[in-house]
Amino acid sequence: MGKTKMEMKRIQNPSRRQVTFSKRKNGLLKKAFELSVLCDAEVALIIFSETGKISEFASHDDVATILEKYRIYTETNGNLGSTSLQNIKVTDELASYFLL
Amino acid sequence: MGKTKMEMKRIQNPSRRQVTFSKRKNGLLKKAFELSVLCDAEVALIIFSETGKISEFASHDDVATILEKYRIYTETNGNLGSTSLQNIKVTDELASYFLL
DNA sequence: AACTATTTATAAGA
DNA sequence: TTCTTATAAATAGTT
Repeated sequence: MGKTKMEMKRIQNPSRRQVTFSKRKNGLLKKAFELSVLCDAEVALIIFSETGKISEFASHDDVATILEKYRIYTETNGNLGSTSLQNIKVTDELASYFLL
Repeated sequence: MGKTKMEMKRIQNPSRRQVTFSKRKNGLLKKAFELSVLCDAEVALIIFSETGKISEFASHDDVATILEKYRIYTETNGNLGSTSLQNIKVTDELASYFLL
């Protein structure tokens, strides 16, 4: 979204990259919040900037609690009949899914 | 975004809620992916649906690795000079920030 | 699952 | 960096 369509690759110019990071980070946090409210979903989001700063969002509990829940779910993967894990892998697989 | 502006509260109709969840979950995952690519940021996103299904996204490593990194960062909060923690709390605080 | 009218996010630029 | 503007993208309601 913006005045031009951007290539989906690392922004080379550092100051442009920083500006985009700041804008999109806020947008992502906002959308995580909205999903949790509208759909009553539990969402945890952690973002590390290039400089090592962490931004986080957690819907219901705090991040640590959700992470613990995540750990339990994944450790018992397959053992809880009603629980399935939809694991979306990154890079190649996701890229081919999203970039078209 | 859509034909009408939606109230930012839980969608009451279950089938509408499910449809919105599916659409927005995909949108959120896509944006998490884009942020990680464009800005070279490390991102972890975990979404629990109402029915207990997990969707996850992790940019560089797998989710577990990022969560471990998160744990280390938070445990040493303040000890690493260059690292600061921007903790965005949920509900009231975040709502007042985002809803206007 | 597709369509499309609208809203929202955001890339550039000031 | 904050504000504005033009445009791309996401998505709510509909089919």
